[in-house]
Amino acid sequence: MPRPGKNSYSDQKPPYSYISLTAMAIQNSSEKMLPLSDIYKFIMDRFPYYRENTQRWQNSLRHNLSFNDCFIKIPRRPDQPGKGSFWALHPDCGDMFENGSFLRRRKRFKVLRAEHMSCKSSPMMHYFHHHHHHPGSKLATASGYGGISCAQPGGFKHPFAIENIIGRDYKGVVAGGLPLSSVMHHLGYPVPPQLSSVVNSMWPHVGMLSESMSGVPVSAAASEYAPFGVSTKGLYHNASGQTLPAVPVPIKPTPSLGPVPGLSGPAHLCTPASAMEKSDLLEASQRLPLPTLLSHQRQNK
DNA sequence: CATTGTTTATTTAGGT
DNA sequence: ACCTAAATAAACAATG
Repeated sequence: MPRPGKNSYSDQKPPYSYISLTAMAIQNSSEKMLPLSDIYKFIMDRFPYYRENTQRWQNSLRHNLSFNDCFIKIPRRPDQPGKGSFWALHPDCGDMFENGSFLRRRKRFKVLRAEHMSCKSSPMMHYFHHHHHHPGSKLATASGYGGISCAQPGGFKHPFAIENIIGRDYKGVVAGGLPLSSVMHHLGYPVPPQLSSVVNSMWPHVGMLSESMSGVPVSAAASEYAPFGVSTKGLYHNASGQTLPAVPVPIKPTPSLGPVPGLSGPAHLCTPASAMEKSDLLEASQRLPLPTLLSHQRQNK
């Protein structure tokens, strides 16, 4: 082993995209949501690589948060001091690591604007409809990943839960040559022996856990979760007495047939998500597929 | 005023 | 090689 003195494996860029890292951070939190600063902290705490050039990667991270529909903003409760909102994972973002790569998803998660989508039985969907509808809010309506959208109550799974990551195709996990299990391990998740070995050898630093996470023990969070894993203790009331969500959706409704059906299948009806991402579609409903302004350059290298 | 969010534009790189 | 997701840069608006 190289002397972990300074430069060694520890400052190599982790094989995770900002999306992965952010999702990890969020998923790791007890409430399944975190303020920006805590996401930063999470990442910096376990990946030395990100203790430098903060200006640069944090900008990118921020960009990712607002650009990707898989992240949703949850307003801060009046009694919770601090700046921005909390960030959580969109309930329907599904298993974004589906292909086993944490560097690149096969398809971007986009919320589609369909005021009258057919699915509304989901507990959270119901909750969404009930409460805010802010145009601009990514979770205003239905959504889908890779073209699929609606899910039926029945099988729920954590988008970034270990089961979804280590629990299936072994190949996937190793795909990026990653330390995932290491991360998971230190996040308090069980790690299959097979994986832990791969990991320990190269990412020992992922070790220090919690304590940085505002002192909240990673474990004791499951207590007040309802049947489907939805936290019930997140609701609050605002000044007008209206109930507002303060809680993210830790779980993801999965079509009974398994995770994200059709994801690996043929083309879907979903528009090829060209360059447009965010959801402004909310206003102008779904009209023409906006002029795709893709780069024309094919630079050199 | 520094942090947090949004948005546009361009470049890089993953995966097939 | 191609397609497109992800990274990077940069210009602001909002907000405490």
